[in-house]
Amino acid sequence: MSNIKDVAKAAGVSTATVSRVLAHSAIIKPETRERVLEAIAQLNYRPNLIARSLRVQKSARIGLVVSDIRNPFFTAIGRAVEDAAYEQGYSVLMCNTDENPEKEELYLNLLRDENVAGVIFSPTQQFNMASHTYGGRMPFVIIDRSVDSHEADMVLLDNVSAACELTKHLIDNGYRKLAGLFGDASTTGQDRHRGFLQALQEHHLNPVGVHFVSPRIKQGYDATLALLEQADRPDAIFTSNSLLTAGAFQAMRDKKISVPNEVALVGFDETTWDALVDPPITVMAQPTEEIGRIATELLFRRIQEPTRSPETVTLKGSLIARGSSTKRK
Amino acid sequence: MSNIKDVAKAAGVSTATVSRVLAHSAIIKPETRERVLEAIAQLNYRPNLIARSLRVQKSARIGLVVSDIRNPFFTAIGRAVEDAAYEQGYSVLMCNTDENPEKEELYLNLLRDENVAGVIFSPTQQFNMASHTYGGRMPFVIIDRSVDSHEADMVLLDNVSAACELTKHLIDNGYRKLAGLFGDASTTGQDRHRGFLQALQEHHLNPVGVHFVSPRIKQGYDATLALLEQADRPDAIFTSNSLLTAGAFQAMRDKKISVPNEVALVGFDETTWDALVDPPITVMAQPTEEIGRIATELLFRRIQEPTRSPETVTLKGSLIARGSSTKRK
DNA sequence: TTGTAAGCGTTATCAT
DNA sequence: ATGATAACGCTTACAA
Repeated sequence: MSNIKDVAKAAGVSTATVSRVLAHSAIIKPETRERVLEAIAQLNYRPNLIARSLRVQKSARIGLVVSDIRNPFFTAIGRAVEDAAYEQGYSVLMCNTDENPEKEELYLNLLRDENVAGVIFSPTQQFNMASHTYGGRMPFVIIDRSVDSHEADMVLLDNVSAACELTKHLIDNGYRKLAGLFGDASTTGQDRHRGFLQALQEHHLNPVGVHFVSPRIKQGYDATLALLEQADRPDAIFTSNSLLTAGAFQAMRDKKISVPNEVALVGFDETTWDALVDPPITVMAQPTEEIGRIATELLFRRIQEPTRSPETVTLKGSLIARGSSTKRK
Repeated sequence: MSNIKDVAKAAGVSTATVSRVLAHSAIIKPETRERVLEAIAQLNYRPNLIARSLRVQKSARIGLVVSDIRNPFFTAIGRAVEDAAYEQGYSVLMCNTDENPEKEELYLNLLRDENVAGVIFSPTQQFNMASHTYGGRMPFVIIDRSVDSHEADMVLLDNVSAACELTKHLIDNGYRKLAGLFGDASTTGQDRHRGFLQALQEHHLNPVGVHFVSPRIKQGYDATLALLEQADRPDAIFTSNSLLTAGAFQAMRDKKISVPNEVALVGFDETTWDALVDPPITVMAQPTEEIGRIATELLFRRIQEPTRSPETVTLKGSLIARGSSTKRK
């Protein structure tokens, strides 16, 4: 690989001039520029981004830190982030924390050490913004889960309202004995739990079962089995993310529970499968593309203007009512 | 942020000594090491990886280049790659090409400019290894799609056999009028088409319909609609990836076709939804975790030993027979 | 308009 | 066992 010196030599100019041609940073005599461009083409020269990063003390990389990219919600966001980053010439480092604070810490450190320009970050529950030094060094945009700090931009769903609306949808459809499955790994599960309770209270109802579990299919399955076997069996199950929904659906199918006649089911996040199963599942869809895009834009804005006061964008979910929550006549 | 000079000063040693302590590269007097370690802790020093990269001319980053991380197959592989990379202290740059050769080229260039240690890569059909200069500069491991070159390690599925086996499964279950939907964006679709035809030939059958389409749900849906409307309607549909399967399934449901009694359906790749729908879908599962892990290991091996002769690992799929391909009595 | 040279934060060579 | 220093490839004052 040729470097800037080779180009300079070939074009009979200094490296500074080559750099200027590349950066369009100064006025260059057209014929000089021509010679440089030729040399670049000749040598198939490409600037070394690492060297540039070191020199200018910043990079065109951002980090994406989520619990697990396999969660369809994060998959969609990841893709949206990558698209938005690509448009600005940035690349994306993918980091999965598995809700493990140590892994999270390790990655955050790594990203800092890699001099990333910023991070889009869905923190574990244990994460405490204040106790970390990253803030000063790396711009952050928090997604999906709120943190108590006002030091970072955030892009969130209005989880309480969304859960409340989804719960009311069940109540409006005649269900009264509601149970809920919530992820125990994030503030999101808690917020949705709050919305769930709020809707019940407004109708003077009590939940017949609430489980906080690890947000995985297996746990959704097991918790649902437990709900189905309890004395006061629910007539509707609320799940706070798509993995729990899948587990719950599977459990009902295995137990030959008729959905929605015996037990209704609703969940969060749109996925490939929720409209394909029978009955199709009622979900509170999150605008994942928008979340990813806005988060990335916010990050770029902060990178350019590090001192602007942090902003929280709260988005609304949209209820997609389908067969799993409407009693068949 | 403090740098190595600060540490050196604080510990009363030279930067060289600090570097040595960090690298365990030489014997250091225990008390000196102690002082250095203390200074490091005191100043919360972390080595700048960009500077290190520049100096040693390599990095602990690898690129992952796929068409779309939202394809569950690539999602799973991405996660496996990230895990394997993490274990070795490497980070992963995620790149989506959308089957677009220009985007692919741009990313490959970017990765090279970023001095990545290597790339795990699912190439577009247009990609030509020979015409690229990356080979010399960046170790490659090709996944999912074969290229004609013997210059790179590859991790592939035995697509022809897998497709053949899946097709035979249909034939064994009494289906005779088979149609196939294949992705037009990769060699994989072609290979699976070959396997499909091979199985048919062995039973002296002809396909009643073959479509090469863009590997997306919508295209699977539309192509299936076309198949269902044609004069000689198939009694079984073979799909070459999970997005096409989803589209086909949806089309049959919308057209109220009874699966598998009227038309059977089989596909590739395990997903969350294929076992949840009714009937559950028979699929040829790919060992995605293994593919990702092996690809990453192969890449590390090549990074360490760039001259070893390239290796192709061919894995077998596993047939998961379910209701969508077994006529109900 | 262009060149010279310092410096980004490391590591590695060569001394001592 | 440790220190001085050049070098990695680039950008950017400052000079010319």
